[in-house]
Amino acid sequence: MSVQERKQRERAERERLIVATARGLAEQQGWDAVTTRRLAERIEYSQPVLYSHFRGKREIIGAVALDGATELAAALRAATAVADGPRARVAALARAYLDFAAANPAVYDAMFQLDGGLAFAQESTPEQLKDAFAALLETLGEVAGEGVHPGVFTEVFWASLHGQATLTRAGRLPPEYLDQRVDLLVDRLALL
Amino acid sequence: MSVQERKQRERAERERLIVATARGLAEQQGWDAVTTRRLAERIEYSQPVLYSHFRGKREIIGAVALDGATELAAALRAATAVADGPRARVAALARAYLDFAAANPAVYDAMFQLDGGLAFAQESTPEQLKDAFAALLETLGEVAGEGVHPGVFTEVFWASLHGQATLTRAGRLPPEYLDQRVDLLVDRLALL
DNA sequence: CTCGGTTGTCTAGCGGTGCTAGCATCGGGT
DNA sequence: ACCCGATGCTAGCACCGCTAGACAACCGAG
Repeated sequence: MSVQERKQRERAERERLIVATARGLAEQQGWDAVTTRRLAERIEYSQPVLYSHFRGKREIIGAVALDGATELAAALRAATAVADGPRARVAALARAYLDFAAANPAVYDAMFQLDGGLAFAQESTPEQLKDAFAALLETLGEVAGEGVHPGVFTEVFWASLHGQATLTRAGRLPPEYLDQRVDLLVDRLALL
Repeated sequence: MSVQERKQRERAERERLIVATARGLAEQQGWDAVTTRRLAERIEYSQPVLYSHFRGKREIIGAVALDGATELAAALRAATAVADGPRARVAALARAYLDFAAANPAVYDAMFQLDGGLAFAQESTPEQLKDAFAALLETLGEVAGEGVHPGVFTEVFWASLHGQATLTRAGRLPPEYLDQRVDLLVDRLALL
């Protein structure tokens, strides 16, 4: 049995290597540069090896996205944990979200911009994505206000953050008023 | 001179044909299906003809995006013109924006999701894009509230709409609570 | 220790992509 | 009527995602 276990371990190791390499390459040179050939060369295996781990490129993107979701959830919880009061928590959440998107553009793209073949808001939605949404809900649910469904409120707030994240990074929003934009969002949308 | 004028006219006509064909193909089968070969076949010319009009595929996407910006601006102005009072105008604007994104997904992608090689929020920003933003500003500027820069407020509201548009269409937001989400955005963000 | 079979990896190649060099042909100006 | 430049074509480049089939390496049985 031990032999099989070792092989399985090595295989899992290599799978992590593939995902990490894809992520690094995307972060360095953009997702366009992440081709199966380049990726194979970086991990020092031939192309078909990739297809013994993933169905195709989209599934590799999906794996990066799931990693990102885990990290995003952790970043949001870490930021809100050290903030006192609802106002500070929501502000810290918004900050952490936008910071994450700015610091990990390729991962953020994998999660929300590219097609990673992931299902959202469904039964089959992967646990990592549900948990990231849960992290938002924990803080935002308590400032939704009377008669407003916490889930719907969280979706609206999230969409607003997502819009700012994507438009900022795509050069559609000038970065200098970022603070004002976040304050506006927090002060107006959240009922404190 | 008349000969040259005729040729110039025919050339402009063909350029419109290229853009319209690209847009139609993208709307029917998605941007992935818009390849230079297929596009050339549809307009009944060979591939290199495309490159005598545009530098490459990205510039074709950009041309579709500019068309879209013009239409979006018109749709927004048409919607707000028939609404009475600030509240109704903002609500109509939000509705029109999300409706446009839902009705023209490929065009919306060309404008904000894909790389059309367009500059935003700069000197060199094409007139159509500036005007679309201006259409937003006309309605949103008057509900920004005291001490809030109208431009910054418009950016925030726009980003929120953009977030909802993209997340909804990508299946990240369930469509059933769309009305509630729009109401939330209008009632809270705008100071009426 | 040897052998058979499974498991794993690689080489090579398919059909597609965006884009371009170079030739042919067509038509306007003299 | 002829020349010549503009214009559109054929053919091909390098690259893409993905896969079939050959080959090697290794494990377990005798």
